[in-house]
Amino acid sequence: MKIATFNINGVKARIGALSDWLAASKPDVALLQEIKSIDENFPREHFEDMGYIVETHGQKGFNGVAILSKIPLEDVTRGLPGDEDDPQARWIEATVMGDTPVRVCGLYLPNGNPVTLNDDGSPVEGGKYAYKLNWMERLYQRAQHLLNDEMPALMAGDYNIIPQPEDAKRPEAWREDALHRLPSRAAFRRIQNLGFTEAFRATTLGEGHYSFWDYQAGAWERNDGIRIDHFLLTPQCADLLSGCWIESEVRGREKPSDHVPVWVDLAA
DNA sequence: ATGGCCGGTGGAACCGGA
Repeated sequence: MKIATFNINGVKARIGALSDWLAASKPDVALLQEIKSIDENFPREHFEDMGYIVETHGQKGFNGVAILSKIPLEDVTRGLPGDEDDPQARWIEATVMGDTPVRVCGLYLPNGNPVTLNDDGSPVEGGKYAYKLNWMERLYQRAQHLLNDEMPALMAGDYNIIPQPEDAKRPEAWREDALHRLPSRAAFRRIQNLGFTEAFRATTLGEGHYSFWDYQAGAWERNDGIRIDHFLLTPQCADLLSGCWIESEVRGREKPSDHVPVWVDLAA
């Protein structure tokens, strides 16, 4: 079973490129972020006509996540638990009913910039960086529950986290950015340390592997990228892992997103 | 972070993104 995560940066703007990618690369399951659409405006029938089941969790203007699946889904839930008042659509999960059922969670983790800090270095309450860290604490809680369920499960999407300096072409430029500063990476590592496998680094070492290139300043042409789209697998899911790769060539196509798809292949 | 961006909103600039 091949599962891809892809921050599409707007379903309306990406309908052509996204459809071409689906038809050519044929994911069994696609976890989409930044659909930037309310559920009613998502082109559901278009993707159903391509053979996909469509589940969305959108909002007006920004954010929004979706699951496209050729395999039946069960128990779809929307929204990351832990804050009933959070209006931002950044989380959707479902069980993919293949030979081995797998719980898949699609996420769009907050960017967190600008970083605003109090004199003691703590994040300013109500600021974007505090929201990011609070969201990651909720993610930690959800991750613990997924582990306790002891079924194959994964959390995949745009984490807006550069896990290590080698995951950026110019790490010095990102050193104190919300995507890379130590508290951000520590929060990501804390979740991993519960027992999750970061699929890409389980299969590929070294520099030069990125999943995002800015639209500005010729970033793609200079391979000036960062790796911020990730798969975290529970132990039961990691046992099924047979491959993980980044489909970077998608970034060079017509009207691309600024992110590219990241894939896992599971023996499920 | 930057070389000169992109998408959405609403109907012009502005916000958000990374």
